[in-house]
Amino acid sequence: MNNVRQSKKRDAMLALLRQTDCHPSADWVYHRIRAEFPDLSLGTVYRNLNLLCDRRLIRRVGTVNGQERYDGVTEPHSHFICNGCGAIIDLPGQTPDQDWLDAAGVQYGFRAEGCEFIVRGLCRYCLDRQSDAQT
Amino acid sequence: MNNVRQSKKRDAMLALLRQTDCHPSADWVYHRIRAEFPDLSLGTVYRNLNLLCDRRLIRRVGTVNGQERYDGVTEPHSHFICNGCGAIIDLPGQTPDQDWLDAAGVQYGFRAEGCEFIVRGLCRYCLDRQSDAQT
DNA sequence: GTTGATAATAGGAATGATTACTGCTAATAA
DNA sequence: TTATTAGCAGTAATCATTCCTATTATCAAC
Repeated sequence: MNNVRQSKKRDAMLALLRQTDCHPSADWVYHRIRAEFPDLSLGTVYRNLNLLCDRRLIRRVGTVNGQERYDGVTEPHSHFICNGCGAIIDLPGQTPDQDWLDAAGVQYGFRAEGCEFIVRGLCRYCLDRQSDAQT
Repeated sequence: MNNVRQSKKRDAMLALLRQTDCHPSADWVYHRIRAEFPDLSLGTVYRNLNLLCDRRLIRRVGTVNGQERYDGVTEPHSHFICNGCGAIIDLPGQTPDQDWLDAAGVQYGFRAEGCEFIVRGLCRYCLDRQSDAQT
């Protein structure tokens, strides 16, 4: 017996998050999945996003303009977040391994469960738009 | 002429953020400053926190339980965030320098304005509380 | 010191993302 | 098949944050 049942909507959400590389918000997922399941409820999206996070099948990336963003790629990597348009871009590697986390935990008295490295700035699109506006 | 005038409440907010090491939320700042200025408005706290962030006198640390947290220490350092109680602890060093950010920006087509490294897990207090509950 | 321009503010309304609740439906074990 | 209960839609509630307006405080110029 497993206390989580199969759910077509949840499966579709996980598949969507694994396909895309745009690190969506709950609302983005809601509109996309609703194209396939017109009776989808926003509450279902939030509940399943939280459930998938609990089961480590997706990750929270951080809040951008007040909205949490999610990532279907669970392999360790970092992110760039654009302060202009909110776009999130994957950056490979660069996160410390568990040994480093364990050592830091011993030193400072905590148990690390994970870490994230985030660069912020302006993406190429927003840089172009900025220089256009100045002319 | 400067388009920012002196404000006793804003000065008190900045002094408070520089004194404390607890990385407060807007609400925490509101209650603390209101002890000194009983007519303080929560909107004023939010406006001044945003203004101080714009002027790089304080930093946003990230959202914990839906609340943004702020840091009056602007020297580069990292943070540990407790998933149990929301406590934030400073970790020295460990952020890449501007050269690294510039190189990554050239490679991926963005202009980096800053970066942050965040470790998440359980702090010593929450670890103790957890083991107490199991006995 | 007075005055004029305008930044700063209080107080409260509005916004918007997220969560909680309720009755119903459907997946699954027995 | 049938009982159990996870999953769900729809909606109300929550709550951090922002917006709005009339008023007050700051400060440069006189």
